[in-house]
Amino acid sequence: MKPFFITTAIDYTNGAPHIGHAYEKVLADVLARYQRLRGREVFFLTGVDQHGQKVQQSAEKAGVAPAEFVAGITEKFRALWTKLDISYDGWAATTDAAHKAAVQTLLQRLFDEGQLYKAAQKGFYSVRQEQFLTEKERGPDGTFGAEWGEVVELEEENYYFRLAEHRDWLLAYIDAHPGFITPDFRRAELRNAVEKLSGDLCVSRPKSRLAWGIEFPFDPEFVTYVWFDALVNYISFAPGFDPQSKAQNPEFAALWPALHVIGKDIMVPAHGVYWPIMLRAIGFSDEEMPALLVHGWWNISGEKMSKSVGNVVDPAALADQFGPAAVRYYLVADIATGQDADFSPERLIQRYNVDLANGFGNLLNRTLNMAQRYRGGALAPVAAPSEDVQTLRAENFNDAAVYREKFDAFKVHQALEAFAAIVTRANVFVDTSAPWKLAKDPTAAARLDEVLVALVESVHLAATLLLPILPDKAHAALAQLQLAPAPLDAPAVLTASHQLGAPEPLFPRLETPAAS
RNA sequence: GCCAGAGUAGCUCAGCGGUAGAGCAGGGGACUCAUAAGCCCUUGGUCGGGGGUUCGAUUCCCUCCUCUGGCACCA
Repeated sequence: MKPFFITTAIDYTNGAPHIGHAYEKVLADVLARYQRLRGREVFFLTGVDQHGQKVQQSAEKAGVAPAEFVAGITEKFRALWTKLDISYDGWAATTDAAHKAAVQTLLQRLFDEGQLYKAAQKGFYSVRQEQFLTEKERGPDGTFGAEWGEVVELEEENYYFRLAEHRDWLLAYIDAHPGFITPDFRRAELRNAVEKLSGDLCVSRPKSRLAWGIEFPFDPEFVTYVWFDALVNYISFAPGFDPQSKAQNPEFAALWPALHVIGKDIMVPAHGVYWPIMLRAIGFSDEEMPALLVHGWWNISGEKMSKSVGNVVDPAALADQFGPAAVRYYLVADIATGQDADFSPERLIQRYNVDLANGFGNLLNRTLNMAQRYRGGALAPVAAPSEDVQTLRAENFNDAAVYREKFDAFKVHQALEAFAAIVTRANVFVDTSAPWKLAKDPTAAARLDEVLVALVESVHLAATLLLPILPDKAHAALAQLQLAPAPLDAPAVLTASHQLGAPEPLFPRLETPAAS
């Protein structure tokens, strides 16, 4: 099977990570781990976008060199991904020498092939804000507001990428490839944007204005525009990528194309317009276009999260307070992939307590405890199980199928519903079969055996399904069971005599802040 | 302004042509293996407003309102 190549957006190293950054990485990590669980080879790429004007400015303000400034923020991101157990295989930092070389090689090639051209732009330029102003910025009286400071009219040369000539191709591509974007309601939004596409893309910035970037190989007076730098990370950090030639070497060809996990804010125009057109210009065919998985945002009490509102949630503090497992679980369980959701610590605690502590964790604990108490933890395969045990197995297996189907469609929250269904079914089975009664009845020994086996099989499957979401906790559960992960495409049936481990609470309940 | 998403029980959401569902929260009960967890029963809704199509609409169509996002515009 082709390896699974998944990427996230690379985060801008201008400020500390927030809950939105964490969500995207956890989502991608969960998808990556699911593919690994299914036996597929995975390459998971994430990283940081370190160039640009804002970084340059923040560094100046902090009184340090951009490289030093960026290193500090980068470390915060890496520490967070370690804390949240993000299993990335590749780290894309755009100041990396290999990346810079790849960007430069691609620019040179596109220039040589006539995809880049130099042209003059004339317009109004704000010295203070260091940017060209458009009619948008002009006030009702025709002048530019005081916030722009001194505004001068100037003419500037820059390099442009021939974007517009690929417009019709992109429209046709979008129409012919519904899998390009998930969820599919985003397709209309993208199509709308592409139809309005006019003009080429300015891909250079004069060094006099911006020094912190990748220098143009054929013109050292310019550095590279952010997206022509950042987007390239998806290929420049992919093993085996060769920027020199259109014909890619086998290592890269085996891996590509990628699934790009991105937020809705950067779909248009960067990932939905610039990126496919850049790839096409570089020489990628229609069959080599990546797919986009566009996720929504976490709002805070119905409001957009923003620094100015002061409602930014720090994921590192959250993980310290509630544990990484609670954070990971909440971030994928309480949002429908593609939609927005409302963040609340109360819900985080609730989902953890209900699903993990009271649900799965307690089921694991009571199952092991009964097995140890009644049978010393030793179980034997059941030759001819009763009807209710057979039904339990069949329904569990059916839930495993639902889980796979939902995961394959990136609907992690619904896959988790299948997990929860298995847990609930087993908890109900404990009550209907009442092992504590069977244990007091010597004639019910065989029944007690099959009940305990059925429960262990259920917990075994549930623990396996939890592996992509909470790898640590799921492995700990499997360790208590003394079992390797269960197969997902066959019923989880105990086939040999087995000795279980000792029960130990895996998910201690989180205390709800007491109402005063 | 254009395009899209959302508006369903207190909360988070599912359903999308046959006169409303889940989880959580709330109420009651029986049990005891377990992290006072689990199990059973149960109270909650004129499905944003108004029209229309249909034997019948939460579900299809039109329109309006509110929220969200993108794009455009800003006289």
